[in-house]
Amino acid sequence: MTESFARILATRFDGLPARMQQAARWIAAHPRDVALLSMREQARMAGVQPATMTRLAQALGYDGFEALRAEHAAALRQAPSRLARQADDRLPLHADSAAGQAQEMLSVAQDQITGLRTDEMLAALSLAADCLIKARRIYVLGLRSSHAVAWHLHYALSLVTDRAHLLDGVGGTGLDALWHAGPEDVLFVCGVAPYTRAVVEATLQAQARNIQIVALTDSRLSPLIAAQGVALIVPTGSASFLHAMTPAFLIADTLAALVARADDPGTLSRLEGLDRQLAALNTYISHPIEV
Amino acid sequence: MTESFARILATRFDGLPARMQQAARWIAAHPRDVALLSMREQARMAGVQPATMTRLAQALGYDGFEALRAEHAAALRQAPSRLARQADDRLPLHADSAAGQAQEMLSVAQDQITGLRTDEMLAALSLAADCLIKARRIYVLGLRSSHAVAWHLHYALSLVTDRAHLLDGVGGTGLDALWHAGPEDVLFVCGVAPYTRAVVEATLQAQARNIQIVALTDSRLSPLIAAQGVALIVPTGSASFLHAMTPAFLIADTLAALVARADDPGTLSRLEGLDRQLAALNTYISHPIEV
DNA sequence: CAAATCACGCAACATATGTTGCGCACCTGT
DNA sequence: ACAGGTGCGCAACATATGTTGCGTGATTTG
Repeated sequence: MTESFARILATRFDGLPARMQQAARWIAAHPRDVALLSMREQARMAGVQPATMTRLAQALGYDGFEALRAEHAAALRQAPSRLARQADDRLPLHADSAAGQAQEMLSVAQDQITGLRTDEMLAALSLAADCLIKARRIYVLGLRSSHAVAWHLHYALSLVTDRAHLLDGVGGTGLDALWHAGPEDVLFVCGVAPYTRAVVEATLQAQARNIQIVALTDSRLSPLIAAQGVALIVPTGSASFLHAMTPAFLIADTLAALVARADDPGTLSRLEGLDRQLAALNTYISHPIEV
Repeated sequence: MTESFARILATRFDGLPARMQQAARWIAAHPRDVALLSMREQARMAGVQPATMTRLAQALGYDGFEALRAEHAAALRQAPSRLARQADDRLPLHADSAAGQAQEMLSVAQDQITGLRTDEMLAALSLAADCLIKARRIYVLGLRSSHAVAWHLHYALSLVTDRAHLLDGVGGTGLDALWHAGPEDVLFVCGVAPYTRAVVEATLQAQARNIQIVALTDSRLSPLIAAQGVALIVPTGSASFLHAMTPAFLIADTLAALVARADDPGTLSRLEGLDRQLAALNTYISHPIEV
């Protein structure tokens, strides 16, 4: 998105009609494609009529869509001049201010994420993905801090397969579903110190019944790791009062992608279609809600 | 000029007829414009007939000029990211292997996390934290991909305060709790494109009733952002089939920490004690569970 | 030196592009 | 309740695009 276009859009966006906002949002999200795709194609991807694109450009003061494209093309031409300012330019902030602590946390997270990209992790991820791909059913378990991670993995998996089952504790049941699991099934368990007792017990139980275990946890010595299971080890150190779960979250996300990619491509393209359909259905709000 | 195009051209250039060499020379000199200008225009600048361009592309093994342009467009699309990638110690893996995709995802996440540490983000975080700290009640909303983020924030907040309420849809209720909210309360909403309709509607509703809004979303143009609310913008681009939620997760985590740190230190130390106690109770499993 | 081949300008073609006019549906204000 | 206005889907428009067939002149080949 061109600097000037971004400014124009920011000031006028709220006053724009709904469909134009929809179109503008797409452009803002795909600035490169403005110059590289035909207008009609962009309109199709944004879920908008071709005419709307022209009208949007005009509403923003451009002569037409071609003028908008020209601007984006010019920006694209000199793109590589924007060099990576990678040299760590940590801002000089004190750790006792709010912004300081925030910066500290973001910085720590950055280091942790960087540290994830090891051969060992990649190998473990491949192994874990294989395990989930071949499983008859995938049980996903994680409570407390780890619940968000487990939930996310289950959600992602459930978009591409119906073999995933989340073992949450709603209503006091949840773990009971594990009773139907067997050696063809996999238990994905996420947990960090202090390990929740229920999770540890369920994992040991599953292990005893020869259910395969994929553990996402914080230490090689974690009680969740099974002898012949797969272990994904992530750091959890944090400047906060809680353990950092972002690395675990990222690994779960990556794992889901690996599993999805093994499904026949049909599934993925169908999903993409659904996504676009959802976008078209959900994004557009034609009028303010009455209250 | 694409890597592959350069190679092809190098081997075949000498055997090409004069006019085609002329055309090829121009392309080699203006690789960017291949995707940004029309073929006829390029022909004009190269001093060549339009037909020659098509024939050149075909002589080099392409289907037509469109194929050549597509290749250059693809190169242009990822140009800046490729630059950033060079300063990087990426292991030599193919993107079509599992480990390759995993590496790609981790690498993208790393870049995204790095990009979060801006002055703007830090300021917004401080603002958002202030908002949540002063609120009478904090309603937390996020569905689908964003649910894990919302859940995590609510969980973290609920460890330090009882003012947080999660608006999940279990049992079909959930959003109803918003009816008790007023201007002293804050709605924290997380959502990325395609925005879930229910979330957008609830947010607009809350906005109309002067409830303060803190939005964690993927674009400055997101429908979740309120005029006088706080906006936390995170990237969601991903090599996967799902949007990357790791940046959002990290920001939510950081926000929780900022809110927690504002509470009296007593709360935090008490919490630490509880944590240690839980750890002692839960970690150690003296004997395998009977099954 | 004739025949075959090739380069390439020209012009026509089908296509798809960006744009605009029309009309219906819906809101807004009097 | 009615007039005026607006959003926007639809369809047609003129245009410009990438491509291909044809013909002429040059170059090579036997």
